Amino acid sequence: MTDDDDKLNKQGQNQDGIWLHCSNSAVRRASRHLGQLYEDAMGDSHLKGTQFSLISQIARSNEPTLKTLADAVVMDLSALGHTLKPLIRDGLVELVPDAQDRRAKRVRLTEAGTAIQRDLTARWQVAQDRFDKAFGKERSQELRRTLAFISSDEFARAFNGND
Amino acid sequence: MTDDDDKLNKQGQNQDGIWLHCSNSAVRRASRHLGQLYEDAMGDSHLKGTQFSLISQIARSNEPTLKTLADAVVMDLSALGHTLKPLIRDGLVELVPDAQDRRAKRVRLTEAGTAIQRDLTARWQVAQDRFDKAFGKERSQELRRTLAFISSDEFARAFNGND
DNA sequence: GGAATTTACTGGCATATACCACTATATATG
DNA sequence: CATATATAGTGGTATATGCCAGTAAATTCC
Repeated sequence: MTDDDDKLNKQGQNQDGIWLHCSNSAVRRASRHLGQLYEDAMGDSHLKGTQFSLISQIARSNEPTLKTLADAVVMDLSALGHTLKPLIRDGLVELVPDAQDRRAKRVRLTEAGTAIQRDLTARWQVAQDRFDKAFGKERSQELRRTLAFISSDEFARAFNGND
Repeated sequence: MTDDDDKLNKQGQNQDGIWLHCSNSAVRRASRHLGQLYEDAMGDSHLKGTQFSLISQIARSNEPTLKTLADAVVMDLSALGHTLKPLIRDGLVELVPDAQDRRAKRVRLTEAGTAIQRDLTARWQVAQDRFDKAFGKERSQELRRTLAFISSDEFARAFNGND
């Protein structure tokens, strides 16, 4: 084993990389890894982790409009529209026009969507428990709070120097 | 302002959401936000943040094979191949067959790619400096280390209970 | 009240990213 | 050495996600 090899495993995964210098890369890289770990832990479920997250957020919300939901999950409005398409096609989600504002559409889970969300929640909890165990329960909650801060408008203002 | 409104801004962004309970959602949500903030901070550059990260990692590596690079950035091998296509098409990256292992291809920046990577680094540093300022320099480094841990094989083993 | 502006959503296009099946090559095994 | 197996990449398909241009409806401003 050479000196160089000291710093990396056979995949080079621990080598000094851009992710140790760029917070953006670091977060994306972690999201890829977590995506895989959660996906595997939840087992074959017909739904991707992202889709489960989305219907879970819809379930927690009070028939949000597309715009409100997009802001909540920090997603581009049109990206949200695209992402919802497979869920609508498969009958888990429906869009209903808002009674007051005819521009707006409200996002709602169908009965099937509600049922699937409920069923998958148990499997998601398994994955989340594994994360908490591996990372530490306290630390895990603290990390989520930190990430929520990074995802906030307040952070965007600080980042852009508009204090 | 009602009681309910206390917990959310007009976008509902601070409302209790799945991201406060699911580490996977939390990381993905943060990656979407940081993607936007870095992208904006770096200005119009013909390259996406992800593409800059990738060529920066290639620049840091010693002509890695696709597999080695995929492992380093924690990306599926085929996903990496797809992601590289626009960069190859635009002449920033080239794949050269490995001399020893005829299955393997090594990833290399072209002169144009090297030049662009160098030029964009200054703009990336602006974005990273803003992040460090808004988040705290020490805390920022600590976060990147934490995310690197979450992205590691060691964490995957702990997550999967294979200690 | 009507024009100008803002807001909500849609559709098209491009990149990001994963899984699967398939091919080619290398390595291990009897 | 011949075969079995493991490894590296490719191409197809599907979802994820963002930007831009366009439409429609609400709001603002004379």
